Amino acid sequence: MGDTMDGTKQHRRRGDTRQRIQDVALELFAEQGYEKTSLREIAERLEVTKAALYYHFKTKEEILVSLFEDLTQPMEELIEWGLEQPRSLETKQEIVRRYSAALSGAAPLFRFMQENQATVRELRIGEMLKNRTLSLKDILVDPEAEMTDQVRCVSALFTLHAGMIVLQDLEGDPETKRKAILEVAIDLITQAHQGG
Amino acid sequence: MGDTMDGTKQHRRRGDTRQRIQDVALELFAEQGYEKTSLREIAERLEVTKAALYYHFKTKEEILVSLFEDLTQPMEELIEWGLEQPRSLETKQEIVRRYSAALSGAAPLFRFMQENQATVRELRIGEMLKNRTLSLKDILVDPEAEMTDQVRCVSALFTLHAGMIVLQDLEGDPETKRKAILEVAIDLITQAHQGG
Amino acid sequence: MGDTMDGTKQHRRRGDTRQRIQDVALELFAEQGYEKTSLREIAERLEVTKAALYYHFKTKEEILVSLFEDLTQPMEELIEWGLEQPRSLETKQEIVRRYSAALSGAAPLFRFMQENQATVRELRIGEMLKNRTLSLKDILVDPEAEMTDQVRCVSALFTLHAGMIVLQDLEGDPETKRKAILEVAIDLITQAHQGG
Amino acid sequence: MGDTMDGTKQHRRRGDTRQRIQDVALELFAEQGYEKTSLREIAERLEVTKAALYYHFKTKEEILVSLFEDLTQPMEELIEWGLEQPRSLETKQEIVRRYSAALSGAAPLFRFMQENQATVRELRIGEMLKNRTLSLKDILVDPEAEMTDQVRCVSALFTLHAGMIVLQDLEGDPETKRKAILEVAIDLITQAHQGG
DNA sequence: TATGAATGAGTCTTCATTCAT
DNA sequence: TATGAATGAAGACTCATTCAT
Repeated sequence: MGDTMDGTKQHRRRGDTRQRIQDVALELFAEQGYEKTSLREIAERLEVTKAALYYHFKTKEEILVSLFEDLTQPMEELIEWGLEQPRSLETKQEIVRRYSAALSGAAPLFRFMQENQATVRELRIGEMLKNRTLSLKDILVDPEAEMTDQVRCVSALFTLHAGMIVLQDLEGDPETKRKAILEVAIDLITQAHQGG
Repeated sequence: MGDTMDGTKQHRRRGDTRQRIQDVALELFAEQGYEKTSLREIAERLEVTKAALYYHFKTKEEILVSLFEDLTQPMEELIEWGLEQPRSLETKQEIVRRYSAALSGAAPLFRFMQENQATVRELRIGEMLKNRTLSLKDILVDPEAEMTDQVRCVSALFTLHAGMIVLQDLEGDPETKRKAILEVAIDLITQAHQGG
Repeated sequence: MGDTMDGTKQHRRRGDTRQRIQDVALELFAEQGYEKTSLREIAERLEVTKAALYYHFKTKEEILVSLFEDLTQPMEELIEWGLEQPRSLETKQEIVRRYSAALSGAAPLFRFMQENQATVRELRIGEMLKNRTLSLKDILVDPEAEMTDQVRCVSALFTLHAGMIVLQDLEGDPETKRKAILEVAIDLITQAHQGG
Repeated sequence: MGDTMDGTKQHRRRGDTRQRIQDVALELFAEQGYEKTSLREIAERLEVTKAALYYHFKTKEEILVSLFEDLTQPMEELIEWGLEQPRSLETKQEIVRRYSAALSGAAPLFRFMQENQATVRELRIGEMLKNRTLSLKDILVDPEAEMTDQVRCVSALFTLHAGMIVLQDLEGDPETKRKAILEVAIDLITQAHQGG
């Protein structure tokens, strides 16, 4: 019956509730998935009622959208920059380098999106993500190139993404791993550009 | 309204209900995800009541487990075979080739698992999948090798997986694409084996 | 948490649940209005869980629609009959007589609709009701007649409706009242037909 | 999202907020009904926060009460006047005439009350309205008269009320219709008085 | 004269599951 | 080999109201 709350939560931290909701939501979404994370759970962790969430966000989906918008801005800018550059090998390499950095900056969100593709596809961020991805493909992949080279470019992107998630399981120093991943990706892009 | 069933569905296909449930379930799981697919929906498509599903499977999860077991048997055998072979380049290349074929044979299931990782992780098939993946990594990845080469091997696997799903979007003949993907994967494995 | 049910409700009355839901729903809708009647309330009165209601009806609105369809069938038939008759005074008088009877047969439902017009208008039965009403007007009201006479016809209908509800408050024997109401309505129709 | 207020609403109309709340509330109540109109909606239309409404009115119901009191004052006075007059035909006719005018002056409110009877009945204005109605009946209806004539009187009142709402649908000039309605009502009263 | 932030109760609805027949 | 009927738990969301500032 209702959200009971014992009085023990002093007026601590006011004004930052919106941010705290985002933090907890991202944590839980990444951990358990979007559908399995209920607003009740988020609210409980914040020691706040569900209704409070609705004061800050219109819907559950809106929480996710806000995370996406806040955390992928660097990527958005990167893509805009990339679209204006010449399609040279240097540009592509630079894009891959910066993309790798941008990914690291929003790792939990991307992990979430990787692991919840079926869900994401049905949500508003699905469309946003798709557009970004297509732009990126436009920049990196030359539609005139041999199929093998096209595959190499896409594979480079996937290596970066996978790197953030699965390759964590490999033993070794994280920074070493990040560099190795980047190197393989740049390698693939370079091979592709040189025409096999 | 209840599980209403109008009498119009002839006694078609006696005894194959279990199979039909699996077919429809896989279709819907792949299309919408596991959580968003309800047993009601599956039952409705089959023109059967929900309770009928429970005659054939103990739980919703069991339907998924049965799909996994039925469809990934070739992979299971492939891995068993691989574990007995010497860790030579030829073996690795052969594994990649056969793995690619096995993937194609169970594409919808793997698409489902790729797109529902968060969900899969929490289910029984999560553990099964993880074990298989680790075995595969053991076969392909040499823990003594340079990090870049380790990354290349994992990247090869991811290229195959991604190939099934994302690369569909690239223009071109499917068979050409499949070969290109396989080529890139084998290339990566080969480079890795040769030590960068 | 959930709908708790103590075991004390034997397997009494099976098969008639759908009917019982309709009965209780109509009673409560008429008593308190549609919006103020919650499914929880209906379920509690029936000593059943809310989910059971959903086994028999797809939505709350569907319960109302089913009541409307079941209870206004006589009216539907009356209107169909009326549309085929000549627009004579006798026809009109007969319609009014039969309409009065049909109203009595579904009094609680009409009382409900009268008192919840704002709600009804937004629901599916709003449209149904509107259509019936327009047909009835077509039968009774001659668009060529003087405005006063048109008003008399509509007023006759309203007298019948109001009769069911408000006039209950007048003292006197119910049957006497019903006859008086009918007489006034027929009077109005007759005056209208004679051209003032 | 919270009650967000962008700064763009100039200091327009100081001090008339209370009035503006009433206006918007009446508009929405009449359009959608009382229950379906939320304070959030009213506040949003006024570009004010919900809390602001509570500065001016203690509860949602109070808004309605205030509308009732403000808009039905002429009727209140009419009834007081009527109670002091002799129960002559002339008085009754005059009452009907003035009542018709008073109704026109507060049409939206009466439309609201007509269409939300179920709701109104449970609210404070239910009682107020009932008292007024009974007084009016006392003036117009002679309890000694024949039942048919009593019905005629009540029917006259209902004709006026219905006139405001349903008869709008009839084609024709509004003023012509208003006069026709009044004529029919006065006719009914007159017939009733002359003893059927 | 208002706002920002929050609450508690309640809404309709959906789901996986059970069991007697 | 199924169905009809139901349950218990939980879901997202909305509402009127409050109160410190």
